[in-house]
Amino acid sequence: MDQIATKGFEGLRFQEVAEEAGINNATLYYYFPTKEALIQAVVHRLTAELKLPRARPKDAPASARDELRLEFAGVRELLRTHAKLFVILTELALRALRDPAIKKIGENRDDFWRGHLSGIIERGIAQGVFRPDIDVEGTVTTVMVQIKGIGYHATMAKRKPGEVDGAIAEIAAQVDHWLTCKRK
Amino acid sequence: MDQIATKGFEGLRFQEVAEEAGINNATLYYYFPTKEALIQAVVHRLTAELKLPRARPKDAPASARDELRLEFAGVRELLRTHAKLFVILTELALRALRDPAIKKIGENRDDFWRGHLSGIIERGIAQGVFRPDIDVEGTVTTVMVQIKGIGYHATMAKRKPGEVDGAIAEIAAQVDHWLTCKRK
Amino acid sequence: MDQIATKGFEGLRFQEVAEEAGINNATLYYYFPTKEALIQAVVHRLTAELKLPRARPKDAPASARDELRLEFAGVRELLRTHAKLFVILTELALRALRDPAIKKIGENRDDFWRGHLSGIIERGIAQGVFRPDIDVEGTVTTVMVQIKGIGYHATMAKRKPGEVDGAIAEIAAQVDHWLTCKRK
Amino acid sequence: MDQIATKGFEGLRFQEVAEEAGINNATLYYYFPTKEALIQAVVHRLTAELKLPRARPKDAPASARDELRLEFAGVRELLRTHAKLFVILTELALRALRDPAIKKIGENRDDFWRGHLSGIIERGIAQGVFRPDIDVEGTVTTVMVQIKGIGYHATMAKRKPGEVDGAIAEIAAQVDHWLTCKRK
DNA sequence: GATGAATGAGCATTCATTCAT
DNA sequence: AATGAATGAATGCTCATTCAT
Repeated sequence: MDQIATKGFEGLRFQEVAEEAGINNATLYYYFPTKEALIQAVVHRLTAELKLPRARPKDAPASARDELRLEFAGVRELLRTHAKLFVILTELALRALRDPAIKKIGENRDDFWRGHLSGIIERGIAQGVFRPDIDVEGTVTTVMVQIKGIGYHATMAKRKPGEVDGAIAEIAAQVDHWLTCKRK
Repeated sequence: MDQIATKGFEGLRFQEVAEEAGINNATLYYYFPTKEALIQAVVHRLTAELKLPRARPKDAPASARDELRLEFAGVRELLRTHAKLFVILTELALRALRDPAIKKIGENRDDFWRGHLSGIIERGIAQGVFRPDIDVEGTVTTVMVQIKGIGYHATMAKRKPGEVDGAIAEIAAQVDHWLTCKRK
Repeated sequence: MDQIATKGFEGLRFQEVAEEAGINNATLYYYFPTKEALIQAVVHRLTAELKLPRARPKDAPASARDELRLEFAGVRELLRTHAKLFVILTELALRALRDPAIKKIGENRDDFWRGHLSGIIERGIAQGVFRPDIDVEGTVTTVMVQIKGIGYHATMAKRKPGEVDGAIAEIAAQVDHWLTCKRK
Repeated sequence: MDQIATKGFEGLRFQEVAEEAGINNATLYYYFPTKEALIQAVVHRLTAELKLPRARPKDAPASARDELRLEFAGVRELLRTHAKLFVILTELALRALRDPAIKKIGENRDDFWRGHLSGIIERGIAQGVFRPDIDVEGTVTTVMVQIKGIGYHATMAKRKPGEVDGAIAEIAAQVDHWLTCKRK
């Protein structure tokens, strides 16, 4: 993952991975019969890592509103601790365009996330903290799009200090406002 | 640009570009002394293309609110007509992490865009259509993040028909609501 | 060395060296990571070969005069057995003009040789077989120049049979005469 | 000639010659239909230049001894004024090994020179200033070898200031001594 | 399990040379 | 007489992959 984040898939060299692992070229082939297989393994590892419940308070959050806030906070945290993850995710997104296997995995990852967010929104509606007239699926897509935008911008654009945190806060507030605000 | 969008920078072959152009390998070198130079040229072309005023009504939009709406409509249009552009932009974003020249160009592109959006927001405040207490810079960043997210998601994720248009509409509405809604 | 002697540095092809060695192009790269490295290796090998004590009688020669004679005899012998060496040395001399690494090695080779010859001359003076008023350093240079001329001419000019041997004999005699002849 | 002396035949580029001449690639081809033809032209020019009678006193030298001295002085002068010539000559000597056309020209050059030196030696014997028992042809070869050695060493070895002039003087003296000294 | 050595296919780049104008 | 454009044939080098031990 280090190599990919640093040099991209374009720059990933089987040889260098072996060297970094302190083993021989051929030994790495003993475990991963192909460069492709190696990449697949990295992708699975990354997917698993993303599904890990991130730093959650032990007891479930009081409301769906808090849950949603936590979602954004989680991204902020992940950006702070594992910025490279987002780079790799973008590399994967591009690779998925040409590699069906990668595409499949990415879609599964999105589906999983989508389900997770749907749950929150639905719970919010049930709890009465979110407007009842919300289009759940559309809202989930919107949130995903926004969070993807955050990760994309945060890892790959010139930024002033605090800019990203500001944007996260503003988007979170916007979404919160949008979902809770009474509309005419 | 076709080659890059189809195969990525990773898969860009000088030879193939020449073939696609119907000229000899060496002839392409006559015009671009280096693969790098070829890429640079593509990047400049793309940047120029992005700065083109996109399908604007002849007379300036009535209000900044409309201008902002047009901004989102522009993205929707661009996604429809030049989806590949977004793929290349993402390729470039990654490449910028390792290539300072590409980075510089990307930053200039962002600065240009930022200025454009700032103008809209400021005009809106002056016109009284947007809340006066808006943090212009922060809002601009937010909009950029959101639009980046739209492009990223739209070109590189599994989508149901209409999903992207829906998300664009919802985000546009959210932002509009956020900027115009009286807050307590 | 064969390839260099036959086709010169100009005509040295990594590929052909591999073929001549009966191995694959890439295999040769496994051992010499660069064409340059290959050349360096040849140069070191050649330098080592030149430093080998050439066909010496087991017991040290009776006098410095004999040693000096042996020096010329050695060149004659080397010309007979390893004529290619002189071609390569000339190639190297030219290359040294543009390649500092080669230059350095050549200078070391000359320094080593110079020391060797100095020893002979000084011993001759001490033994009383050479004139005591000899400028050692100057004489050494002269001998080197002459031997270089022999190698240069012998390998790269039209010659009649025996011409080179004749010239070697005459120069050896000249030098001997010069160093031993009482002068007014 | 500049290009050859600077970068060698190995580094001679048709293109660069054209650029240095301030004309177009194709224009140079208009005059020299081939790189080979260009080189041939250089060689002829150089040969002509070498045959030019070098700075001679208007009246013929008093004796063959002086003539021979002048021969060495001429080399010293040429080294001072046209050192590059010797580099090119060495390049040519190597190229002659593979290129019969170059070889032929080189041999003609040597024959011309040989005739010139023979004349001097024979005149010296006739004048009674040189020993009558000299082997003319052998002596000429010896002198040529020595002068070639001087040029070779002077242009392509590390040298202390004055070293070359010293060696020229010593060799000239040696030869003079050898040709004039009464022998037992 | 592990490794040094080997290899084929490919790729960016160079350069002498030619062509059309 | 001159030139911009075009081209084929290398050439050094890389890299995923395989093989023998």
